[in-house]
Amino acid sequence: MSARGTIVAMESSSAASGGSTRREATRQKLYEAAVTLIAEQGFSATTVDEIAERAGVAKGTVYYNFASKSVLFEELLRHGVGLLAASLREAAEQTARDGGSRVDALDAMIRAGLVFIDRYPSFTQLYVAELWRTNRAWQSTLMVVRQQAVAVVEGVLREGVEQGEFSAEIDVPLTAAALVGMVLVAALDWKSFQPERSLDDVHAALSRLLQGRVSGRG
Amino acid sequence: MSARGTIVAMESSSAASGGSTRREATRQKLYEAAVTLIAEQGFSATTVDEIAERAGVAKGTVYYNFASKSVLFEELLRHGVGLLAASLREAAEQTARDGGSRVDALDAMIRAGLVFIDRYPSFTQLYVAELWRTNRAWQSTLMVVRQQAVAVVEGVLREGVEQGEFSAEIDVPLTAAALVGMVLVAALDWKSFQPERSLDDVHAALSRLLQGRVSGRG
DNA sequence: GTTTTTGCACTGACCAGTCAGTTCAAATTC
DNA sequence: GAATTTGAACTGACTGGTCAGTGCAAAAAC
Repeated sequence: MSARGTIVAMESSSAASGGSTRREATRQKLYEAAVTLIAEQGFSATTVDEIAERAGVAKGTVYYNFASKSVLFEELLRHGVGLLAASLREAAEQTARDGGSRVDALDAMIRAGLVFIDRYPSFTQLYVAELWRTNRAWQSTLMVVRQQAVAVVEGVLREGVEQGEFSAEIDVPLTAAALVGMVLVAALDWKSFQPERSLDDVHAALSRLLQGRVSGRG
Repeated sequence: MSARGTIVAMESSSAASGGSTRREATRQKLYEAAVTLIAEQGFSATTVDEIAERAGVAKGTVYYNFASKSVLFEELLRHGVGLLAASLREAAEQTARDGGSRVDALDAMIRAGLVFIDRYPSFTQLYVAELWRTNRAWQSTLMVVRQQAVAVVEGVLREGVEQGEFSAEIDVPLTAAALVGMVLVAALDWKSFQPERSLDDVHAALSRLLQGRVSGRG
């Protein structure tokens, strides 16, 4: 219920060339309203009137700020995934700086993914629901943006293979997709069906899976 | 594009208590039409007129066979997931009969999952898109049915733990969810973004991940 | 002769997007 | 520093179109 946080904490470098703060604040409210409603109901089932009402704003204001319902949604997507990719990249780089191994980097990225989903569950929900749809206006936006996130994981895997830390036999793109999927689905399940668990708990379980410590004596 | 196969190859034990075959055939056509359209566009964006047209049937026929658009969709869901769960169970049992280990069983289930998704990609797409939505009419249907599938995986994991084949430290429900997610997402990615790969290829990659043969010298 | 399908006109609700008009804070003028 | 102007931001009633679901007489299938 309580959808904590905003997708759009990004500040938009306020001062420089910045539009009025008022306008920015309105857009924020609209993003927040839209993300939860669309996550719950889907894009088509969510009306602009609902979004406006939830944001405490008149319908006209939505169209003053966004060209259309789809544009509002697309900007929401772009913004959110940008945040996620940045967060993954940050985790990988931090590990590298600390002299960690590639497995450590993957582990750090899993955690970063979990933290993100914990903060923005609605966004994640909405993203997964739309990613594999075909024939949608924002299909290309979605693809580009997906690649952005998966590429970070692929990068770490590839480096690991080059360094001999990972088996040369692994299929980099496929493994990257599988890892992302694992985290995504496990996290959504966590939030939906056992929200009482702690992030550390979930992280530990996935970590174990990653390191193949499932079979064999713990 | 070419959405092969039907969700509903299930035969419905034809003879016994079976309604006329003609009616059943019409329902089949409607299921097929609905599943691809809804996978592409989502439930709300798909109109009953479209479904009827794609099925080559009059609109009135839709309402002669189903009480409403939502009911048609719900029956579609129930049917599809029933198929998946049965297929997973079958894979696990077959492995047991052959005297395979639990890891073998998990591996067989991964393959069964891939085969299912290969056959019914639209259904999978649609299922993933709807599963984590809240506030939907068919929410409970979906939950029940999800549990049905995940439970099969949990069962194998639990037996493995009891038998000492898996670490006692693993979190059974979470690991089960993660495994299902891994397969689901990897497969959807396969179908969407690199459809030229073979099922064996994808299976091998996931198998490796499962058995922790990612890190270390292959 | 019963079940199923067809074709098609119709209704009423709902909804994306528009637009003429309002608000108000900041800039400009005197 | 009070009076006036400006224009970006916002409002909400309205429009044109769409769509789920109905009703029903006639045809087709079995």
